[in-house]
Amino acid sequence: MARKTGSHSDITGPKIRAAAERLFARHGYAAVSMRQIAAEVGVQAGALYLYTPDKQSLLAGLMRDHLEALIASWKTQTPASHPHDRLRQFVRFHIGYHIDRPDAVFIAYMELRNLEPDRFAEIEALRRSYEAELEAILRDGQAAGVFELADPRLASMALIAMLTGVTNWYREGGRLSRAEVEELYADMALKSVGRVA
Amino acid sequence: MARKTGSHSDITGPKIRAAAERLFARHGYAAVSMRQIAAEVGVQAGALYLYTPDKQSLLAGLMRDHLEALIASWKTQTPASHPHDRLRQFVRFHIGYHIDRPDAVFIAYMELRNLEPDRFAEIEALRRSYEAELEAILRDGQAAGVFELADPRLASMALIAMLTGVTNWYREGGRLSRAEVEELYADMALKSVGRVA
DNA sequence: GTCTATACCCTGATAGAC
DNA sequence: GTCTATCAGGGTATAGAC
Repeated sequence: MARKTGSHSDITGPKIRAAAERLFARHGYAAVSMRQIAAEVGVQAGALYLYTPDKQSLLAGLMRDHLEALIASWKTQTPASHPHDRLRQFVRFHIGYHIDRPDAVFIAYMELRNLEPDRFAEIEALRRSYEAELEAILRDGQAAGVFELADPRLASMALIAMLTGVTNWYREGGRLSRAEVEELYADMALKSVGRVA
Repeated sequence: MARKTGSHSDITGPKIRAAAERLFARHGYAAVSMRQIAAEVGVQAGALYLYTPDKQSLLAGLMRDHLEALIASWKTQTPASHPHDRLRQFVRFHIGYHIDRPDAVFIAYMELRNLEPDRFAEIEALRRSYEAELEAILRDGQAAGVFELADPRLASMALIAMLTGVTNWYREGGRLSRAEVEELYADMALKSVGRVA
């Protein structure tokens, strides 16, 4: 028989983060209580504080982990050489990665306002550094004369918003497959920064 | 001298909605207490219940008013006849309207999860009916052979997300003027649904 | 490592005086 | 129309037993 109490620090920690991620995404950080998270995990509320100093650190940890993994994952991609291909690669990557992690994405973008200034600045910096990757692609393409851009910074903000929006409506097993969605967004993105006909 | 207490129902109601809108947008619905709203308005918490039956109705009212005004305002526009111009008109309208009301926009998009099923369905229907306006423009343009669209529904979702994202970064008095932002987004939107060069 | 118990505060909402 | 006072419940976080 399994012991009722015992050492589970290696699995309880991840379970807490997983439960918090799901609940925060579903109901919002402020609307979720530590008691709810604990109930989801199957421990008492007090036990959570063995794994996080407080509720906000739990949130900030989720955001940081997500953004760091996102950036690290992007950096493992072998860069396509042509700006056109590079942008298509970014779109595919961004959509694919985000479609698989809708909860983490939602939290990282929407719960920033629940962070105190220091933590906010830290998370915001990570987000900016990811967005800078896209902006660099656009600037390179512009310098190479492949893209026609009045303002690369604005274009990168516009594209990021467009791409991330896919998590608002995409459902596994829906009308369009993942690959189809990736290609359609890539087509729109490429056209939006291309030369006028 | 002004009376300390008296009849103010004509101004207190709007003040409550304005305070709630600002606070909900800034901190999130769940994180804001009725006492905070009351303090902002300058009344006691109990007085709020003369104007709303409960906290959630206050939220739903803000969302409904915003979306109904948005749709009504769009319908006052004289439709441009050419799909090209019509899309540009929509982009200008959408960005202009949203830039002026960042709080209402944020709430209407982000606090849906705090609504109970009935209210959620009502608000969601309003949002869909607005999105359908864009989708209709895209379909018309596709039928006229002006736009090249693999999937009008996906394209409308992509464009709405792109356009609405402007509220995340635009600041009055920033590097780009309103008119510039509207034009740059319109250019990108038009190119994204245009024929390939 | 987890539990029970609890401190202390804030929540939404209501009742009744003025 | 607004106030004060209040209720019952739930919030985060901690203390100390096991």
